[in-house]
Parts: sequence; structure tokens; C-alpha cells
Amino acid sequence: MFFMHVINATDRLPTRGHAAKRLSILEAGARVFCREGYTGANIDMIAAEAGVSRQTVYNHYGDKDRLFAAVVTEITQRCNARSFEVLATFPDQPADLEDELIAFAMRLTQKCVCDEDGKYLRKLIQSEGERHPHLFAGWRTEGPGKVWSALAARFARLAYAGHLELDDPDVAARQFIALVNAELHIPALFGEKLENDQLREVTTRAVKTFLRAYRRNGKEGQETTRVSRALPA
Amino acid sequence: MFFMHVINATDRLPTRGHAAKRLSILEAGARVFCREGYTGANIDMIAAEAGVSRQTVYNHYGDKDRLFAAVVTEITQRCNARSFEVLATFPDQPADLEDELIAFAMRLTQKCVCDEDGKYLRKLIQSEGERHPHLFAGWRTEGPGKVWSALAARFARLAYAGHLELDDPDVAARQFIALVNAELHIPALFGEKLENDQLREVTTRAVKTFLRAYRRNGKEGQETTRVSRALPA
DNA sequence: GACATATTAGACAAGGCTGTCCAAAAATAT
DNA sequence: ATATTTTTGGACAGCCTTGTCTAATATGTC
Repeated sequence: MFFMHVINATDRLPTRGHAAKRLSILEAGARVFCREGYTGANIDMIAAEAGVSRQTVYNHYGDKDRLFAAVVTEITQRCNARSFEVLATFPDQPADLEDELIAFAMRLTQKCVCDEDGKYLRKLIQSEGERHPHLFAGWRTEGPGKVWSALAARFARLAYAGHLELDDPDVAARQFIALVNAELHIPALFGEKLENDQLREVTTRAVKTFLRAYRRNGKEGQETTRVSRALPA
Repeated sequence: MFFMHVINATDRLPTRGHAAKRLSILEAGARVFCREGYTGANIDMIAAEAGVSRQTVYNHYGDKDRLFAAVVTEITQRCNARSFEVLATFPDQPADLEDELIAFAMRLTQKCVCDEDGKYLRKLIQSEGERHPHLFAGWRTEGPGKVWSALAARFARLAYAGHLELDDPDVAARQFIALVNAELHIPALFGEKLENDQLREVTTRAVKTFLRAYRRNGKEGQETTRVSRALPA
């Protein structure tokens, strides 16, 4: 009962009491660490932004290091969970492949790349990744590692079903993500948000290019080996 | 590169030893700011790494803010210059389009994306871009803005010459860069370097995909408008 | 209401960092 | 060799931050 909070503060969303403060500190920590960097962030700021006294922060997380670690693992888990949620909506039996891939890509962007957590995670990794690689080792294997290969499996399935023609599903998956994110990098760096219409345009162009390269009969040159590995459910 | 001192905010023309220290401080500043973030960096560290006394740092740059600004503009200019150098080697009249695009993309990666300055710039922008947008406004317009449209013009030229078939050269340019960088992001975040062989593989896959999407006779669906805008020398 | 637990505000020491001042030493130019 | 400019090391005040401690207050349970 008491360990609940210790293990993971967000499996429930408490609105009062111990757990509520704990969560609110975590969220404020994410915002502040991300905005100011590890060294630039200070506990008073986090406490103020969490609507909590400084001492409470220390009561819950011991010290700055441990708070930071908690923030990182929390954000990481949240991002991964989101990614797999979206992944579950991949169009396995598409009626209109292009349309459905576009919709899928937009979900991916909105819920995993351009949302708050995604932004936080990118900034935290960028600023502290080299200094504390152990903190992000989990993210690397559980995050992109699994998400990408899961996405690759979905593409392999589409290829097996005759919708795509591809050499290496892993490469296709990475390229898909790269294309979809192609036009988001610069705005993301400066915290600018894309309107829904713009996002649709950008995504549409990305998916069209992807499909021109990988559609069943959009080939030319390059030997394409038929995929025939174990496919997931 | 030599004009730097003249252009730069402060002051009078430096003598020889003066200029050497000045540069060494700038480079050390880049390393330390990038490694530790703006707040995390301290002047003593920079002075030590520059092989200079702390007072000398203050003599040259006044205070931390102005040193940081100088570092940013220096790195920015260096990166832009590099980018245009590489851009000048774009294959305008390719004998073997794929091979030459691969070589070009590798130059781009090695000299602009994966080199020290590129890494520094990314980290600085990521960590301080939102807080000091004015510092990077110049980079945005002079850097990606001009590089991308210059690259787009080169692609348009290839299209005009019948090598490619593309809708919008600007989009193609961004997608080209996105594909080429697709597999570099994660390693870059953790400061890992790719071997030359791996880089070649990764780049080859990217260019192959790009060309499958945009080669003259690798089409299907999607109305492709012939480009006919003003072309640069 | 009584009790236990969480939370709060504030004070506090220890330490780090910035930016300044200064006098001596070194480098450079004349 | 001498005059001028730069550099150096050290000392310093002022400020901020972390993490601890304490006594008072709030919250929730029985």
C-alpha cells in the first residue's frame, strides 16, 4: 500500500494527499529540469512550481540527484507506454494504405514526438545523456530499441501481405520515422508548435515519399528480397 | 574566420599573443559550455581548459554572458561556412548519380553533422535555444534556411536536367537530409562515433531510398510538376 | 476529540561561482 | 634597454544553492 507511490507515482492519478504531492513534484521537476538543465534547475523553483514547500521535496526524494533520476525514469516510462499505445493502432489490414499510414504517422507525432513528455525527454537526453549514460540506458533498449523493431515487424507484415516491397524492415522503419520527423526538428528546437493543418501537410508529404520508395509496384533497381521471418501477432 | 575579432562586439584590434589566447578561450568555452550547459559551465573550468588565467577570460570577454554569445556566433559561423563548402561539391552533372550522391551525403555528415562543431551547435541550441532565441535567430536564417534552399536549388537543377522527378525541391531537400541522418540520431545523443564503413552503409541505404522515391522513372501516383524556377550558377 | 503522519516556513552552515581589485611578472614593441 | 601592454595568481565580497534542522501547522484516521 505504501510502496505504490515508491514504485511508480503515476499508475493512479491521485488528486490529494501524499501521492498527489509526489506526482506534482515529479511533473514540476520535469518542467524545470528540462527548462533550466540539471545544474540550472534549483529545488526552490521546483518546489514553487509544484505548489509545495522545499522541505517536502526533500522528504519525498532525498536529494536533487535522486529527484532527477526519478524524473527521468518517469518520463521514459510514460513515453514508452505512449509509443506502444500508438503502435497498437498501426494499420495492419489497410483499405487505403496511404491514408491510414498518414493518420498513423500523425498520431505518432502528436502523442509521442511533439507532446510535452517527448520534448522533455529529448532535452534531458541531449543535455545529460553523455554525463549520465546509465540513466538513459534503459530508455535506449526499452524505448527506441523496442519501438523501432515493433514498427519494423508491422512493416514486414505489410510487405508479407503484398502492400510493400522492402529489403530490410528495420531500415524502412527508421526511415519512416525520419521522414515523418523531417520538418519538425527546427520548430521543435525553439518550442514552436505546428498547427494541425500544417502537421497534416508535412506528414502527407513524408508518407507519400515513403510509399513512392517502398510501395509494391513502385520499384526500380535494387534487388528487393521478400521478407519471410517470424511475424508477430 | 579571421574577421571575427573585427566583427565581434568588443573593441580594439588585438595583437598576436592576444588573438591566440582569445581563440583558445573561445574553443575551450565551446567545449565546456557544451559539455556542462550554460549554468553548469564555470569560468575557472574554461580558463583552465584554455590554459589561461581566469582574469584573462574576463579581460577578453567581459562576462559569462558575452563569452557565451561569442561562442555561439563563432560556432554558428563555422558550421555555416562548412556547410557551404560541402554544398559546393554537390554533383551537378553526375556520371553515376547514386554513387555521387552517396559521396556527397557522406561529406555532409562527416563535415557538418558529426564533426565537433556540429555537435556543439546542436547541444547549445537544444539547451539554450528556447531561453535565448535571439542568439540563434541568425543561425536559423543563415544556417538551415540558406543551406536547405541552396540544396533544394541543386536538386531542382538535377530535376531540370532529367535526373530526378520531383514535386517540391524544398521538400525533397529536407527529406534527403532527414534520410541521411535517420540512423545517426541515437548514437549522436550519446556521443558515439560511427566507423567509416558503418557510415557508408547507412548513407547508401538513405540515398537508395531517396532515389527510389525521386528518380526520373521511379514514379507512381502523385502528380509531379516539372520544376522551372530560376536556377543558381 | 485524540493521535499519527505530512507538510510548512524559516533559519542556518557550508560550499560554489561570479565578477572585481591589485601588484607582480611576463611578453611585446620601440 | 626601456616603455607599454598583457597576463597572472591570489584575495575578496556578494550572491545563490544545497541540504539540514526545528517548531509550528495541517491533514487524515480511529
